[in-house]
Order: sequence, then structure tokens, then C-alpha cells
Amino acid sequence: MISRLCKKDVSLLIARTATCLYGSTMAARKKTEKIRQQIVEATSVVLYRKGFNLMSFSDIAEASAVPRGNLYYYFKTKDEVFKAVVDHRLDNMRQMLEHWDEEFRTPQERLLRFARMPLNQMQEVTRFGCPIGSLNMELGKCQPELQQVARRQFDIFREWLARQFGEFAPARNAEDLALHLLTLIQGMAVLAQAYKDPRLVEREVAETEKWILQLGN
Amino acid sequence: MISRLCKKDVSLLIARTATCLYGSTMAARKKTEKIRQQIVEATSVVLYRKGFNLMSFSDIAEASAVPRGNLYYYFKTKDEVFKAVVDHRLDNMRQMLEHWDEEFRTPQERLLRFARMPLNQMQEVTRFGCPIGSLNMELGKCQPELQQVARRQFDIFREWLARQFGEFAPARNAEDLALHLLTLIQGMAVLAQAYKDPRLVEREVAETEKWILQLGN
DNA sequence: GTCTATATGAAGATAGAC
DNA sequence: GTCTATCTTCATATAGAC
Repeated sequence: MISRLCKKDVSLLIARTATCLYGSTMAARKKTEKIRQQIVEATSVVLYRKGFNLMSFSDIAEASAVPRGNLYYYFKTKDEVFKAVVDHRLDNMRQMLEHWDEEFRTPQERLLRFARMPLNQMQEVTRFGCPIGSLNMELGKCQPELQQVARRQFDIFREWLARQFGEFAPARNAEDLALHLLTLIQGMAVLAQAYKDPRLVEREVAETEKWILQLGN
Repeated sequence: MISRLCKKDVSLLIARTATCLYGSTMAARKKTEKIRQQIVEATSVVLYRKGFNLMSFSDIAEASAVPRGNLYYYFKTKDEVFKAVVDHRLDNMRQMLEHWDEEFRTPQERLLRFARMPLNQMQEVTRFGCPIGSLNMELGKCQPELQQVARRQFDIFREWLARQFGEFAPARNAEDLALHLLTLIQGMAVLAQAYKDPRLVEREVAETEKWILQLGN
């Protein structure tokens, strides 16, 4: 049987046998994982800029520099890529919040840092809105299962904020305050994007800071 | 004959020069107009529930009870239906605001009425978000021309609110206050829809009312 | 693992009979 | 004005050679 294989096939066979025998599928798995990461990160950006329904596999292929057909090797469906993107975002968010927990010692400083977040992304917010809010809005209309996945991004913030408020303003309902802060930020993102006006971000962030400070008294 | 037509009729005339010139009956035009209205009103609902990009001509046909193929007689493209929907909404909004101008004598009452608007649509807001905000978000990502059309809905509210605030709190910047009120409402809509929780609407409307009242002092 | 070709379906839009 | 049949395009997804 081997005699009927061409040279190329033989070398390929040998290579495969070797990898299998000597268990260095490790390297292959690692490479696969790396490309998956690459796809996920590129998709996160495209998802933000185009929204879920306008984002096509071609867009993902282009952004991640992975040939269109190959994508299906890494993710069987669009939903699957989506879920991987959200998981990836959740990791990043947790990491960011942990970092803030260490960097700032008082809940007030942490809350102010949170409120100032949109200032770092002013151009993006003005063009594409909030990556979390816009995604939930879009999916919430007709794709409830996917929206449930997207919502977990809000959950992470909400829980962290409630912890901070619980410590910062123990006389008030921490859950309500957390939701109200998210409300202020989401509203700002909607209007800033609608009017393509970064000054709106600045103005509303300033208002939010005032609200936080006034809570402390 | 032309001198007796209103602006809207004239544009219709231009669109259908041939029919009009060669004596199509008043009754036929009227029927056409009625069906156009029917399509526009049905589309407004579908647009709200599904969003622009997931809304298909089949959806519109079904909702308006007009055969799919016939739709193209009344509107040549999806964008055209969309623009007609926004125009129709703008008319309704202007009418509502005029009505409020008559019904309430003080700007405070008018502003409170505005802030309470989401309470009348709690179920819808919780399921589909704000019809204006969600539309602007979606279109703002990739369809700037359409978003510009959708934004006019915000403009109407903004101008009216600025007039009310100018009278209500002359010491403050009326434009900023108008935008801030819209911000509060939009944020509420995003979170209420994300968490499918009508109580969030109630709570945030109450906060907004407090904010308005406190401005008056 | 990689890549090409293609199946399949749904969308927007048009032509033309009636 | 109304309705059917159809074109075109572009999306997700799959099969199978390499």
C-alpha cells in the first residue's frame, strides 16, 4: 500500500506518525489554540463595529487573517465564535477589575475609575456606542439565547459595582446604585453615538463623577 | 389643480406624474395612500421589534397584510419604507408634544409627563428597548445615512425639552439638561431590556422625576 | 490542518402577465 | 393596481481533495 503513495504522501505520513507516536500533538494543539485566540480577538473588534447580525464570516476571516474556509475548522457556527468572544471578554473584564481592586484602596476611587472608563474610548464610543450595551440591545430583540450570553458582561460589572457601593454607601441599596451607574453610562453611550459627539461623553462622565462624590456625603 | 394640493400631495404627484396627468381618479389615489399608510404603520412596529437589519420584506408583507410582491409598487426599496416610517413617527411625536403643550400649563408638568413616558410602554421597553435609541444604535454602526434619518426623532424631543428647560430652569444650560434627560431615559431602556425587568423602568423613572423636581429649587 | 468548490437558503429587487 | 415567477447577491455551512 505504501508503495502506491507518492513521495510527498510518504513524508506526510511519517510526520504524522511521528507526531502521534511521540505525543507532540502538544505543539499542534498549541498552534490551534493560538489561531483560535487570534480569531476570537479579531472577532471581538468586528462584532463591536458591525454588530452581530451584520458581521459575516467573511468579515471575521479578513480581520483575523484566517482564510474563510478555515474558520469552520476552529468554530463550527457563528454562534460558537460569538460565545468564545464573550468568554474572552469576560476574562479581560475580570482581570481589569481585579487590577483596579489592587491599584485603588478605596471604593470611591474604584467607582470614579469605573465612571471614567468611557473617556479612554471616547472615539470608539462616539462611533460604535458601548460594546456591551449595543450588543445586548441588538440581540435582545430577536435572539434571546445569545442575549443571555451577552448579558453576563453586564453581570460582571454589576456585581463588582454592588460590592464597591456596599462599602462606599452602606446606607443605600448597593444593587440599585450599581444599576443606576450602569444606566448613566449606557445612556451616555447611546446619545454620544447618536450625535457623534465626544463632548457628550465628557459632560456626562463629569455628571456621573459628581453623583458618586455626592453619594459619599 | 396643483394649487389646491398640499405639499405631501405634490410630492406624490411628482412621483406618479404619469398617472396623475392622465386622469387617474381621486379615489384610486386615495386608496393607494391608505395602503401606504397601512404599510408604514405595520412596518413601524416590525422595525421596533426586529430592528432594521433583521426586518425583511416578508415580515413587512405579513404584518401589513399586503402581498410581498405588491410592496414594491408602494415603496421601491427597504430604505424608502424606512424613511416613510420615520416621517410618520415624527408626525406622531410632534402631535403628542403639541398636545402636551396644551394639556399642561407649566414646563415642570410637561417635563414630568415626558419622564413618565416609559411607564406607559413598560412591557415593550422591557422586551425591545427604546424604539428610538435601539434604532440609532443599530444604524449608527454601519449605516450612517439611515442613522441620520433616525436621529431626527431625537432632535424633536431634544428641541422640545430644551424649550421646557429654558423656561423651567433658566439659570442652567437648557440644551445640556435636555440631553441629560434623554440620557437617563436611554440608559434605563438599555438596562431594562438587558435584564427584562420592568421594575427597573419604575425605579429609574422615579429617580428621573426626583432629578427634575430638584432642578426647580 | 489547510484550502477550494459548492450546497443551500434567504434576502432585496425586477419583469411582465393579468 | 395586483400578483406570480424569477433574477441576483450574499449569507451560513459542508464535502472532500491535498
